[in-house]
Amino acid sequence: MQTSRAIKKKDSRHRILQAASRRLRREGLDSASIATVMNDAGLTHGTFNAHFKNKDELTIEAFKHSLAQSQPRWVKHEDRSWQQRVRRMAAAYLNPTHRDHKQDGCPIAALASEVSSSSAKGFRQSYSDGVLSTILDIAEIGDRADNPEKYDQSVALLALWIGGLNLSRNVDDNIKSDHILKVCNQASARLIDG
Amino acid sequence: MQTSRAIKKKDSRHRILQAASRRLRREGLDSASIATVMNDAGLTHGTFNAHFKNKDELTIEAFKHSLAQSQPRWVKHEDRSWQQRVRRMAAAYLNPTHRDHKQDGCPIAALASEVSSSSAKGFRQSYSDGVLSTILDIAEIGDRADNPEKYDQSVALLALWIGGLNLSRNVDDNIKSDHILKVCNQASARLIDG
DNA sequence: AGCTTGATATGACGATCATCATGTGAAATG
DNA sequence: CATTTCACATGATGATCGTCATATCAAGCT
Repeated sequence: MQTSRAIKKKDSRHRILQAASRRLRREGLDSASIATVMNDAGLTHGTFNAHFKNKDELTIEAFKHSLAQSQPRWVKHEDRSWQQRVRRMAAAYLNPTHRDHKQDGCPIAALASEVSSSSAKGFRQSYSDGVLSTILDIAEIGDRADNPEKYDQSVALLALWIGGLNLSRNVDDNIKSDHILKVCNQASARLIDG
Repeated sequence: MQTSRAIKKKDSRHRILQAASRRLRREGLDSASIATVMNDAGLTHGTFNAHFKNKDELTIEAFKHSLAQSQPRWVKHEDRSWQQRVRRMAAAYLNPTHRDHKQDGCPIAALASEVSSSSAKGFRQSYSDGVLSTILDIAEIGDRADNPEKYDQSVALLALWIGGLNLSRNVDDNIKSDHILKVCNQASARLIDG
């Protein structure tokens, strides 16, 4: 049975994960303090240990949470052809709205350059798993062997998208930043059509 | 005149910048402490303020230092054609050695996802300048107007390279990581040849 | 030689942070 | 209704860090 206490705790955990995953993407792997996250979740810092073993565990769980939450938004869709589907994904990914809302966007892009220096034990493994499963999701296959050509195309596309999105986020000129997104979209189309 | 004291100080500053730029790329924007950097440079932490106003200034100077140091290694070369030149650059960039030596490699890739959350005042501007000048260096032009097509190709290439390098750095499987580099190299060739 | 300058060292201060021990009040149990 | 349980709050502790005031000691100058 779910007692009202258990429900409350589950809800608190969910609010902590939600807050942490947004802080994680916006501020990076170590910047967000536990006190800040707990405050975002409407709790005090001391209760943290009742929900997570330590900060490393929270970081990993928050990453998985954000991946599960953001991926369906641009991966899962029905389209007439794979080419068409991937073209739509590129447009959704390389997009000013996505660029301007890092904290709600793709965590793979948001943490792309921080993973290798993460102090969180086990985080690299989770990120790696996320990358590989995202590639397969883009290709719409279960394993590279199912369609090596599509797999390879998906790898290049994900690389282009992550790089393009980050470049556009870090260029201090809106016109040039928009232009980067546009150009990477066109390059995506060229890679897709072969 | 350069007194021996002035020479000594300049040398110390250079050693601090060298140490800081490597720590910056390996550990990220805020992780490396001043004490650690000064220790790397063979000095004690208290002397830091004699060389730099504060940590933000060091971060910016270290970034510029690393950009000036790493860019020529893969940008400047004489080749028969632009296509050939860029293909060689891709091979040098999307490379296991570059992947495995983040602290000595391209700072644009090393910090790609951390810039937007940097607390260092002015850092974003320096990074943005670095990105735009790198694009022009790849295209071998002084301004986008000189050759818009080459400029746009260079944008897409840089995005692909940065994304591919970071993906390969964060995948926990050497074979798959090598494969990512190879695939992105091939995609570069496709983008170059049109 | 005596004095000044400046590069570096020592040590302290306040702030921030993760973690943990203990307290509290309300829900669950019988 | 009395007792137990548990989600959460309060507050302490120790570690780390940026910054800065002060000390040292050798190089340069008169």
